[in-house]
Amino acid sequence: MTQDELFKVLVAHCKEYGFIFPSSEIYDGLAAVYDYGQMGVELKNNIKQYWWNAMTRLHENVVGIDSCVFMHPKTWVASGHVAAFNDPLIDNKDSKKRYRADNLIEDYLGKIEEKIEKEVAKGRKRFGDSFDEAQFRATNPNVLREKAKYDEVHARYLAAENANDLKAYRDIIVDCGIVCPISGTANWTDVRQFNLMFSTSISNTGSSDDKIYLRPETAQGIFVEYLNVQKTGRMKIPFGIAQIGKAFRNEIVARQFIFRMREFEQMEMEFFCRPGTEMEWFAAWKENRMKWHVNLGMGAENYRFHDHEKLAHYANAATDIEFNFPFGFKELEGIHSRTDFDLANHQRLSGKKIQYFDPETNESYVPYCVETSIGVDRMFLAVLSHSYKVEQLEGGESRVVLGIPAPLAPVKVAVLPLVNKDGLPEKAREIMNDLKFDFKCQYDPKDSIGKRYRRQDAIGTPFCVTIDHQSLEDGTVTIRERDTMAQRRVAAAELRSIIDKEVNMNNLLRNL
RNA sequence: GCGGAAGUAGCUCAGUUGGUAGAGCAUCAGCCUUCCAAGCUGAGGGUCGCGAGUUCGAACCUCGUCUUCCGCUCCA
Repeated sequence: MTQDELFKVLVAHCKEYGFIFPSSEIYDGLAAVYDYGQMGVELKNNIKQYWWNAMTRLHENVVGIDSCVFMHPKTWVASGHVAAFNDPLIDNKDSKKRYRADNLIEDYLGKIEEKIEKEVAKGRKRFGDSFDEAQFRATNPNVLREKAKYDEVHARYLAAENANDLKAYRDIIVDCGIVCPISGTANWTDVRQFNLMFSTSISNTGSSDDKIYLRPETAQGIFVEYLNVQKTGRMKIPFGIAQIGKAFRNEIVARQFIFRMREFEQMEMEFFCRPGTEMEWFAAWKENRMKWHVNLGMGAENYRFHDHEKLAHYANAATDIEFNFPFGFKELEGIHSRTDFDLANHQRLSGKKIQYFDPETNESYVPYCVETSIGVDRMFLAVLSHSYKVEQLEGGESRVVLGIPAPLAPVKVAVLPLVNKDGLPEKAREIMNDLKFDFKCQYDPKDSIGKRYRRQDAIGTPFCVTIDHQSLEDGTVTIRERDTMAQRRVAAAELRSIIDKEVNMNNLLRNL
């Protein structure tokens, strides 16, 4: 099975077994919105629990909050989202390729700069040791011509950017004769803007004056609550604030199943530290987060760091943890050094002093911040796509099994009476009633035992407990293990400890 | 959003040059009782993505629309 086929089969499996459904399917669905089903929600909750406990229990100096989707509109001015999430886009009608208009202009400016440097290099070669670079730049006609062109375009570009003038962008592109790198033509559409933030109105009249955004990231909720948490929690720097919550982005193209959805869930942690120490913490959290991933046992070779060369407007260092998805290595988590960008901007726009008095240095400062940000849905997809296996068994048979790490599995144990009579169902119920307080259990009396095992394999249940006639006599049962299919006979009284050893999330956390 | 492909039962798919829908699996009820699925009997489930148009007649032809997949783009 190719990776592409695997992905299709996985999507079908998710629907068939109640992990993920397309949203509003009875109304033909809604693009890039998916619902979690009865199995999916269990797996998703377990993933969130693993992260939440790792963050807030294993780090005494990391506390959690739960802030709202709705935030004051100024939040998104301070964060830069109002400006940065309004990309001006332009299409080439011949190649059908879409570009960011500002990127096209920047590339063009870059080329002029290259030309100037080439001229300077020529001059250096010609004059040798007597070369006066400053003089050359100020007098060489070729350099001056290019410099004048650069300055003119650059000025127009800045003006367009500041005024957010879409037509001005297009005029620059047309006037400079910028062509599409693919088609080589200047057959451009108008520049259009796509706001990636969803908006709604908080008034009852729907007036656009009361427009507010649905948060495009959860991080800002942490930044605006920074002071409250720091003061009421008596937090000392360095410390972190963690949050799990929904975020919304109106992606131009949202695809690849739950990899890129319009409504998605983030697990973010903002770690506040003394300015100048952020690179140490950046490195520390890189290592810490990678350890969290690898600890799940899905293979260290399936993860890699991808350092950003081009940094976002708020960062001075950034890396991704990429996972080997069926469609290749893609970003699963981002780790960013956000400097004091966010807090400083909130301080500026709100007029509230957001500073920390550091008793060790006797200084007040706006803390620097290192962020870890992982998509819950992407994590879900990583776990599921790694877990899905079609195994060939002896006798030419095959089975579909989800080898989900046991602590994350939606159902931990299935309780199965071998036959649906002779008092076996009653005994099975008795055992299940004992286990259900500790583990998510499923009872299934229907169909042959082999068929029931396969059903549990398909949803990744680590253990099946089968009650037979001997169970009634001596209180022993058969416990069958998902990955090896091995069975052994144990006392029913031992079940709790046997199962707990494998599925208890604390055992996972202890290895961190 | 642009270009390409697709949409028939919960799933995987048939469906002839246009003549008003089928299979396997799954589900449910009953029988059987067997530690690695697909025994027996019966039942339920689809206005063929949706809406128009052409036609005596549309799952099939035309147009629109929604959704999905692949590329461009963006990112958690």
